[in-house]
Amino acid sequence: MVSKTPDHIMSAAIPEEIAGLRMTRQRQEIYRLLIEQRNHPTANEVFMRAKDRLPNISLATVYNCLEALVQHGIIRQVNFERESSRYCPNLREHAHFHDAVSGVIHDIDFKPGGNLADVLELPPGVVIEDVEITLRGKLTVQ
Amino acid sequence: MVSKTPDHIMSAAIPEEIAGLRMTRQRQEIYRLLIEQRNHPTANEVFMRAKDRLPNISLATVYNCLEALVQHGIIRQVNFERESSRYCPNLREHAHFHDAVSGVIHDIDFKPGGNLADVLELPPGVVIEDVEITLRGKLTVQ
DNA sequence: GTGATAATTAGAATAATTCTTGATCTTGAT
DNA sequence: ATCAAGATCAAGAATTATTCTAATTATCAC
Repeated sequence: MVSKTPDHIMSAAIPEEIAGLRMTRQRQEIYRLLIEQRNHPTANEVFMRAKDRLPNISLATVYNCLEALVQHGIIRQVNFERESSRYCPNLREHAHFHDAVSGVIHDIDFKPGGNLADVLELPPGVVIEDVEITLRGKLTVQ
Repeated sequence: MVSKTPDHIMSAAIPEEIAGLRMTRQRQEIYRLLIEQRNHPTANEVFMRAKDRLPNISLATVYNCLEALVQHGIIRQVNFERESSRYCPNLREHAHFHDAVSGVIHDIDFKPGGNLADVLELPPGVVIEDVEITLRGKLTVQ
């Protein structure tokens, strides 16, 4: 199997460009890290993990990279209350369930055919560009 | 009509205690101000308005009062992205629509009988304690 | 009124994020 | 390969919303 990935990068193949964004080493590592551990880390958590592979990376660069990835629609920025922003590579439209006990954040998909307009009294003329749904509660069973 | 409201307070009658919270002068003014102008102000906007009637009030007090009102379920704290928190006295369960053009935030009621579980793929065992829905978009007509 | 408790105030402290500036890396033309 | 232009990165300063601290003031129960 022939690959264009340079020898010194043995990670999962991340293309050199995504959605028009040049995937530099730093952006690649951050993106891969988000894909591998999908637990909605904060910028600082990303920073700490990224240092394993990029010891010289700075927090500013992590913020820069995350913002570039968000701006190009490659990952999503997720905010709960006024806590630190978290980042997630799940691009499907989805909600978030925040388990108050464990602190874990779960992605919740929409039901096929599910439509918010069935649930909300939307005034006429609104064109919705973005939806953000956050549920907070407990996971009783399991 | 007999009222227990002291003479020096000619504002709309706000009781001296709500939900177990002693309604001090500052808390009263802040609560009344939120009810009168329901445009989801930030703490700083509340601060500026409050100074009309309470020239010596401090921003710290505004934060203290808002938190006390929120803690006692008298008002709600609303967060959009990582912007400053906003405050709203609407206690009905509702969503928010943020008009990207005007910047105005509209309250959106749930349809009677509307249930989020009809729209979301909720895993079994989740007990939802709080829901936060934010829509962003444009108001075309009207 | 007196003492205990709670609320208010002003300013300092905190924390997440953004900004600034200079260094470094890429890319494309030569 | 070399150079210039532009993009990206890094380090630390700056910003901003919010919280904390300590001192003062108001309120409540007696």
